[in-house]
Order: sequence, then structure tokens, then C-alpha cells
Amino acid sequence: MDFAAELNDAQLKAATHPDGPLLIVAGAGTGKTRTLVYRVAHLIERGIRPERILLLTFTRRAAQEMLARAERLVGSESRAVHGGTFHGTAHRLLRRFGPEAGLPGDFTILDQGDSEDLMQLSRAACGLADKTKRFPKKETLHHVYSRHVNTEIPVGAILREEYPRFIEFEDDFARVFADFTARKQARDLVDYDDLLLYWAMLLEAEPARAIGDRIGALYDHILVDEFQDTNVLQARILKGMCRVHRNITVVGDDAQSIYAFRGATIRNILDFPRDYPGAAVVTLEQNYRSTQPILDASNLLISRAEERYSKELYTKRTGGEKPWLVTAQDEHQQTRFVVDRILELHEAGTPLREMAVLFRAGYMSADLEIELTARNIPFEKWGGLKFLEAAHVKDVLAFLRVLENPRDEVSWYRLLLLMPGIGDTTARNAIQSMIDAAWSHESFGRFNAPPRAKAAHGALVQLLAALRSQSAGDDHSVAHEIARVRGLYDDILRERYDRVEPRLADLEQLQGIAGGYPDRASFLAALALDPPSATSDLGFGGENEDDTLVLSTAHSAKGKEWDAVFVIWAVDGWFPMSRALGDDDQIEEERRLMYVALTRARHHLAVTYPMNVYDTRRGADYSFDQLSRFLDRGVRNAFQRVVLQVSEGLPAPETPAAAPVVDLKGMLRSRFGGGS
DNA sequence: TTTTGAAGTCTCTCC
DNA sequence: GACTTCAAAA
Repeated sequence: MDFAAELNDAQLKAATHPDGPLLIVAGAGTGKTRTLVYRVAHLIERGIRPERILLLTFTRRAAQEMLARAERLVGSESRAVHGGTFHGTAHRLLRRFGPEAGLPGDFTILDQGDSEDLMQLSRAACGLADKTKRFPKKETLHHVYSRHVNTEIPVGAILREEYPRFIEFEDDFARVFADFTARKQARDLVDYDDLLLYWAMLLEAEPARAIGDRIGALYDHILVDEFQDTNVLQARILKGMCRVHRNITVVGDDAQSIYAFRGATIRNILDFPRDYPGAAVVTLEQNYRSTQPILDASNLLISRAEERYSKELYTKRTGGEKPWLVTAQDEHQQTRFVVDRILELHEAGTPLREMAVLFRAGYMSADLEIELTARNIPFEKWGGLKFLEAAHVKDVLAFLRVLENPRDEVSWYRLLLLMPGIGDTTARNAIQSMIDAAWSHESFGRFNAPPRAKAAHGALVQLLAALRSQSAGDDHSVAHEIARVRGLYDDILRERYDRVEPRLADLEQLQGIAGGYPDRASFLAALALDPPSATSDLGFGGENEDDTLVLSTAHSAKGKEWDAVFVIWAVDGWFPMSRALGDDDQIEEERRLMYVALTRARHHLAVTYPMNVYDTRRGADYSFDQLSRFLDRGVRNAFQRVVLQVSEGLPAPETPAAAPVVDLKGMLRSRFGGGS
């Protein structure tokens, strides 16, 4: 393979770097993925066994894409390379090495919502449920806990920094967290933070030293993508994984660090040369993605940021028009502009799949989704509310999880509350009776339900028993289990929720997804670690069409690129979001997020903002809004301005009124006693 | 004790 | 506008 012919000088240097620590600082669109893929190919060519290479990426999609490209270069043996997210890899290692360290082999993974629910149970167990209204709610508790684990900042310091009003509860926080930890362990539940924490502990703890060495010895080379979005805990894990060798390659762009809210710290990439003395640093600056005018605008925007590895992206490509900055009168005019322009580009030959609309938060595309549906333009939406965060999906999963792990208190609680006649108290009593019976299978059947709950209790016992005692000839598939569960659940759904049809469609989809998994455990784990992206709510024609427009949050757009990109809602308070405004670090993160959004575009870029916003957050009134602060005077010069006129926003009357409702002429005549 | 209707509360980003 | 919490009725 002729690496020199395929790569530019900097890429070549990175791809063929010998052993030892390597930091690749790669600006947006500079062929970062390409370089990483060639590095993997180079390692294999050098004789490193593929299964001894670990490739850590941000999403599973990114890992698969990279491995597929590597396969085209070096053939099928690259398929043995281990690729995945930090959490996914942690899961794999814990299933294998956990039992040696006292962790059950069949633990269940809690997603964020589950963890919060469990936190609520701990809060109640500590007697803090309703005594004081002012005690923080479960989401806040969980946020503080998760932040503490991922950043290693003491709880007290987090409270002082983010929740000064809760400082007086510092001791109560500690009590709830202790209960939360014990509760998870007693019920074999593992949350996202635990996955990382246990991985780090396996590598570090003295009694587990032998295991740590064996895990470290599994790989000869470790490559990490999107390194700017790793946190302190992940950095510790990497240190541990590199104990027996120092072959670590990290790729990242400090200008694209957008996950501080989850504990990521830009320090990991800025301090890498200090943490790994002797590390080589290669900077990629030549951009292969965007036209120069788009790069000019992006460079200008990010040049306002403070601490960073300085780099100025350039391209050898010439031509291209300035990006557009579009002022709309209101939200709907913004929507119509975007849709009209998309159709225009589509007419001119750009497929829908080469265009994307980006925004700060999931709900900001609501008006656009309605318009696209009305105009029959197929789209898929990334980010925002996840499929499995929907209440009805979690309901069905609770049944499966109780079957998988009878100690799953969160799921028991959820599913008991669903049953008619069973409320909070009865559910707690039932769970307590199961705890007393050491969670044996039969204990729920023996629970003495109050009269009005008898029927529901009986039905549930029967269903669970039937699902547990499947004989060999029966259909064991997860999809079939879901079908059985729905026999009981669908009626409950119809009773409890409105908008029944789309919810039932979601369950159909869940059943379909389940068909792809060999067993219940792997289905549940995959759902927690790699959830399907969209609900079937409005995603019109999503999976049947092969040419669909993408609507995405700026976060979910990371790593992707399109011919034409529209960034909507560039309004101060929306992008940046208002809750970031008090904090300089958060504003900087919002700026980088805007930079990520702009640099997704290859040829066409349009940033739009409405001047009048009907803002329900502030007393439901129209407010006159300002352009995002990131587009200051200097940055605006890199754009061409388009101001949509009021008249363009007025819809043409559909049909003239059949008969005048008000007779103006007659009124005038009667007033002046018309002559003639 | 559960259910139901009404008032109240926040709104994000993701593994 | 969706979801949670609260108070009164069954």
C-alpha cells in the first residue's frame, strides 16, 4: 500500500508514527477519520494482530464506519479490531472480568432515566421524600452524583459551584448517594457512570491488580477518537490501559469540545503532552470539506475563543459563495425559507440526503417537522427525545427487565404502578415482600394484594409465570415475549395515554428491533448502550425512503458533513441557550457548538434567525429578539445578508369570500344619505 | 389508599 | 405544551 500517495504530509506522519504516545490535533474536515483508518491499516501491515488493537470512538456508528473503511484498505482481517464506545467497551470487559471481581455476570444496565428513578427511591428511603419541599429533586441529585463520578470534583465543591442554595444539604447528599450505591449493588444494577468507574477500578485497585494487568495486556495499541470529549475518569482508564505499553494515539480538536456538561474536559487534550512525556504532536490543518468562504466564517467565529491549540483551517479549493445570514420576520417565515431553499437545491440536483438542518435543541424543529410533513418531504430526526425515553416503551421494557433480573427494583416499581388498583403504597409493599423473600421468583405470587388490586395482581403473576416457564418447543425470541407482554399492556396503554396510535406504532417498531437480537440480555444491553435514534412520532417515511433530509441537534451532527447545511434559531437565548448565559465557560462551549454546526457544510451554508418570537417561556408574548452574540459585526462580514420581507410572510387568500360580511359602501351611503 | 382532575413546574446537549 | 405534584373525592 502506498501511504504517501494517499495522504498529505501531516496525515502521513500521523498514520505511520511508530510506537509511543501520539496526539493528532485535527481541525474540522481535515481527514481525521481517514488518518485514523490509515493508521489502523498501517499497524496491521506492520504485523500487529488486529484483535490486539482497540479503537475507542464516540458513537457505535463512528466505530462501524471506521472499521468498514479499514476493511476496504486491508481486507477482512481488520474486522477483528475491537471498536466501540467507552461505555460499550466497559460493558464487554465487565461481563468478562466482572465475576472475578465480585460483580454478577448478569447485571442490568440503567439508563439515565432509570438511574434517576432509583435515586428517587433512595431519596425516599432516607426520609427526604416530602419532608422538605426544598430538598433537590431526583434529577438534580443524579446530576450532582454523575458529575462527581465523572469529574472527581468533591460533592461540596459541585454544590458551591452549581447549587449554592443546596449547600446546607451536603450531608444529606452524602446519605442519599451512599444508599443509591448500596441499592444498585444489592440489586445488580449498573448505571452509565458505574460502567466507567468499575472499569477504572478493575485497572487500578490493588487486590484486582492481577486482573488489571491482564486487561492492560489485551491490547498492544489503543486509538481514541474525539479525545476532546473525554472526561477525567476516561483519562484515568486510558492511563490504566496503557500500563504495559505506551502505544496510545488520540485524535481530537479542542475547538470542537462540546460535552463539558457530561464532565468532559478540554484539559485532557491540552495537557496530553504533559501527561504522556515524549508524545508526538501532529496538527492537521488542510480542510478537504468546505469552501473557503465557509471556512472564513467558521475561522472567524472560533477565533473569539480563548484557550486553544491555534490552527487556521485552509483549503486548496477555490470559489464558492459566501454563506447566507437570513433574517426572517418570524418562526414560520424561517421555516418556509428553509423548506423552499431545500426544494430549490433539490431541483438543482442535490439529493435530500446531502442536506441537513441543525439546531441547538430537539424541540426547536417542531414547526419545521410539521411543514415538511405537510409538503411530503421525507426526513429523519437525530437527537432530541429518544425512542426509549418514551414512557410507553419504558413500560414494556420494564416487563422484560423484571424477567431478566428479578431484583430490578426500578422496573418492578414502574410496572406495578401501571396495574389498575395498584398505587404507590401497594407497589412498595409488594417490593418489600420480595426483598424479604430474597427476590425469589415465587414471592411475588405469594404477595397478598389488597382486594381492589387482586385482579391486576393475578393477571401479572400469570403473565410472568407463563413467560418464565417457556418449554423448549416454544418461541423464545424477545419479539415474541414483547408480543405476549402487549397482550396485557396494550389495553393499559389505551387507558393511560392519549395519542394512542403513534405509541402503538412505537411498540411495533420495538418488536421489530427485538427481532434482530439472539436473546433478551443482549437486546436490553444494546438498547441502553446504543439506542435507536428516532421515535416514529413524526418521522415521516424515515426508513422506507433512501433519500431523506436530516434534522439534527448540533451535538448529534458531530463528525458528519453535508453539501448544504441550514443552522436555524441563531437567536440570543436559543443559540447560545439562555441558561448558559451566566457562565463564561458555558458560553464558550456554546460557541464551539456553533462552530461544529457551521463546519458541517461543504458548499452551501445558511444561518437563519427570526426577529419576532412567540416565546411561551416568558409570559406567552411576542418578544423582539436579537441575533446570536456569536455573529458579531466582524463575523457577519463573512456572510451575505438576506432579509425576508414582511409581504413574503403573508399567505395568499385561498378563496375570495362568497358574500361580503361587511357592506362598506352601504355603511358610507347610510351615513351621508347617498345621492344619485 | 387509589384515582382523578387541577394547579404548578420546567424546559438541552448524550453514553 | 408535556409532565409532575397536589388536593379532594371515591
